[in-house]
Amino acid sequence: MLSKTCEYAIRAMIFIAQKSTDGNKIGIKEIAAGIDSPVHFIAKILQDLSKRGLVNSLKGPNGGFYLDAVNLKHSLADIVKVIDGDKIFHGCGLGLKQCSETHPCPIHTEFKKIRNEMKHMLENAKLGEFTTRLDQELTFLKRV
Amino acid sequence: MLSKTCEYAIRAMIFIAQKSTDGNKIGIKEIAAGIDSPVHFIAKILQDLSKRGLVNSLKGPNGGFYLDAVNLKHSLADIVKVIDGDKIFHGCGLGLKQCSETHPCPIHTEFKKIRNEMKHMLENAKLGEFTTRLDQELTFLKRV
DNA sequence: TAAATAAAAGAGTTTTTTATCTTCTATTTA
DNA sequence: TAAATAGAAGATAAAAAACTCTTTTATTTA
Repeated sequence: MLSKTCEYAIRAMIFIAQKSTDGNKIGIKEIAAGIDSPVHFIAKILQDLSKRGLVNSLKGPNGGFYLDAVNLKHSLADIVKVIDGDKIFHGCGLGLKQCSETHPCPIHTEFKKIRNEMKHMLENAKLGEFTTRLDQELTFLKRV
Repeated sequence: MLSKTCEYAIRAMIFIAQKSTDGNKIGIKEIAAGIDSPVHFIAKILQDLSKRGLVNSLKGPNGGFYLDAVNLKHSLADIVKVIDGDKIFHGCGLGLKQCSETHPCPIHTEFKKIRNEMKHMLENAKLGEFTTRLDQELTFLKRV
């Protein structure tokens, strides 16, 4: 569905959203521990997201990653687009390069419906929205 | 979403369903050409499906692959399960190994809904159903 | 301003997926 | 029954994805 890279990315971003309230920054090691991911790998991923401006960071002592007001409003779809591209939103369910209303694969219509629901779900899920339920431990970003 | 292997598998099986009417068998080369896939790769895939009994085959001159009445009633979900396993039907959207009602990831409920629709869609799509529309060239299994 | 801290960058490795090639075995039909 | 046909099997290779390691650069604070 989503690549593993993208799963890590979303979990990391939600984690940063949760932990970087009121000016706090969060280090890469804490992020890796908090979402159960390889340190160096999630570092790479956040570098990409940082280059694209989706996450803020500051070097030096007490530095780390955080999300400003603008970035807190970004959706999960924004992250998916940066990491996995938009194949999941527009690609054919049977992998045809050419698949459209006028040249549809056998499951075009049914698949499109599901793809669109996925799209809307991810577009409506904003990073800032998950914090409360995580704090209450009603939802989780890793095993234990 | 689905692996490339699985996309090829589904396209091949629908193609075989279409071409193997009234006792006809269809050779591996024709299948590869008909769905635009690497010959040796689709051969491998069909061998797997054949071992699992999802597709019938006959060696020798005029041999090839075909689907008997039972196999024509199989769903796309049956193929997906054999090739990709059931991760797409039950896996967590954010890749958590442990994700359930009692220990949900932040998008558990929303994702589950979409996953289930996908499941039902694939379960309800039977191989025998696609033939007519393909014959009429209302749907396609490859580019041109 | 030097030392410490933390991210950025880039090269390299491993694993998985996708694809290819060659040989073998079964079946049919002339 | 020999030749032709066609799938089965297994080894190999290429490409992509996932993951690791090392060095560099920026920033802070004591």
